[in-house]
Amino acid sequence: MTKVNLFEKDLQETAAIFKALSHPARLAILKYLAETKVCISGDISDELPLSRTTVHQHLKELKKLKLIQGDIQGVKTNYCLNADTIGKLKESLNGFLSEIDCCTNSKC
Amino acid sequence: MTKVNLFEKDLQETAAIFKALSHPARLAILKYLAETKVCISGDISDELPLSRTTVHQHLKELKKLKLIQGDIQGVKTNYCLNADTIGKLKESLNGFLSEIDCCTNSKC
DNA sequence: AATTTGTGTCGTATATTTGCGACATAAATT
DNA sequence: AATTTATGTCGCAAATATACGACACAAATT
Repeated sequence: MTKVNLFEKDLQETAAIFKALSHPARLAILKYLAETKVCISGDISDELPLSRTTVHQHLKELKKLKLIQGDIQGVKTNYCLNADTIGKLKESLNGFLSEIDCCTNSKC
Repeated sequence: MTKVNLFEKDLQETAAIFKALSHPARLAILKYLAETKVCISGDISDELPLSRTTVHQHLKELKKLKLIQGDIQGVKTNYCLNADTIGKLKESLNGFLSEIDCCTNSKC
């Protein structure tokens, strides 16, 4: 049913990045990880007003896009940002944003 | 059911912007409008692999966030980017992106 | 060896998004 | 005046996203 795949690959990828960032919980996770550098899964769900299960789901989505990565250490799992992907993300977004640079004012 | 409102206003707003940009159709619309400066509604749906109704819905969503604006001209409606809002959007996004600037490499 | 701790997985409920056809309507054209 | 054009609105179906409790399980602790 979804017709997302009928659009240019370029746009699909950019949209997918935007989508990953379209929920405040996921933004909060990224921000928190940027601060703490590394932390275990439980610390994140303590930080957010959501159940552990829901936070886990959001983590999974961020991991799917490789924006973060998890390192299983015994019973705990350390999460951290993936600097590489975050870098690429910024490039993509800046690329798109410059494409819609409406240098002039509104025309209608 | 949604718990979006339990997060900082700041994050909510940024997430809302990302959400508006999370579908390739909406990105395509913005890109197209950036090129043509102004065009009528029908031109946009001709351009996209979606029905007129669906395109109209996406236009409505972009209009809700004031990223675009429509000017009814008789039987036609001219759409164009809202330079003001697009400018603010870039500020917000760059603001957030700088917050997750992981200067160093992955830590786990 | 039994219990606790920290995560992960599954199933489920509800809400939202995506997509469309059918209909409505007002302006332009014939 | 009748028809065509361009857009908007409504209601519906299917897919996805959001949120959680219950359960599973391995490692650490007691």
